Amino acid sequence: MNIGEASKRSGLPAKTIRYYEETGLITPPARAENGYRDYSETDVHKLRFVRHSRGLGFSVDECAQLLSLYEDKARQSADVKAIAEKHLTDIDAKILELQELRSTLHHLINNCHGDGRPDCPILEGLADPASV
Amino acid sequence: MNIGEASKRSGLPAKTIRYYEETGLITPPARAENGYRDYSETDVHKLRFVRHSRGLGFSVDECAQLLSLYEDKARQSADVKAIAEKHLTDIDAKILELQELRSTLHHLINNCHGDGRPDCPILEGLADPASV
DNA sequence: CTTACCCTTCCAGCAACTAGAAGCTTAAGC
DNA sequence: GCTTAAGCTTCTAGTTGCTGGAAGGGTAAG
Repeated sequence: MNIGEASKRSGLPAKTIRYYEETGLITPPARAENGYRDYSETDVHKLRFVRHSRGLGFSVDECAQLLSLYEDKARQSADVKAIAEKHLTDIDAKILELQELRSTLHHLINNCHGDGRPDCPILEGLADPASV
Repeated sequence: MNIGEASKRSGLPAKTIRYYEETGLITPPARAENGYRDYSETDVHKLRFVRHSRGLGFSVDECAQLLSLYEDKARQSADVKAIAEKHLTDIDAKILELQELRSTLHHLINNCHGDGRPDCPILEGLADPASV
């Protein structure tokens, strides 16, 4: 099937599929007589696998590792779990960071009357956090 | 003062300061006879302001807006508050997204025994989320 | 006078795409 | 058969926010 069809079935934009091929994340598909890329069902499965992995926030690099484990029928599930767990702690760290940030910002916003007057605790807080 | 000193006092790497100047976020400082950038106290204040704003996750574009409000003594605090509140909802959306993602991933990890056997619910879930 | 560090500019690269240009092929409608 | 639209190809360049390095000149201390 052409790239457009593979795109529809995998849920990845055609541009992205070409990009993944170019960067080596996925192996180049067959080519038809006219030079068009020709995808198999298996190719589409892998594209979908990558889409879901990316959707869960795995980096393209991590996706490559997961994909190679996916293809390796003799893999150890512990290897997969290790990657996933590392990613989980990354996510946790990001959530925590955002929550702290959110709380600081929320605090600043709460102190700002937000009217036509120029004095603004948000700007003061950004200029000198110790002052707020 | 030279850029190195401004860097120390503002907490921003010298490279970053030059970058901010190049992209127009901050106005170019004076130049000494030898061609070196020459920063005033006011410049450093603004750099610090930018550092704190970026630290709270405002985009460089938002920082430019905040900075111009910071410099505008006739500003309305409501304008500042609007930017900050928009940013807050952005942060909330990101947190929510990460939490959902975290929960999906956590679920997959929990179902994986993580041993030497090859069968792995994580990979199955990535291949076909409906299956898990 | 050397050494070490500071400053200057410019060029390249990171992640992960996305947009657009120029030029094929192919399918549909008349 | 012809036109037109859509889909495919490759290539380059832009996005965000820096960061690193090279090549070269300035400056202060021993």
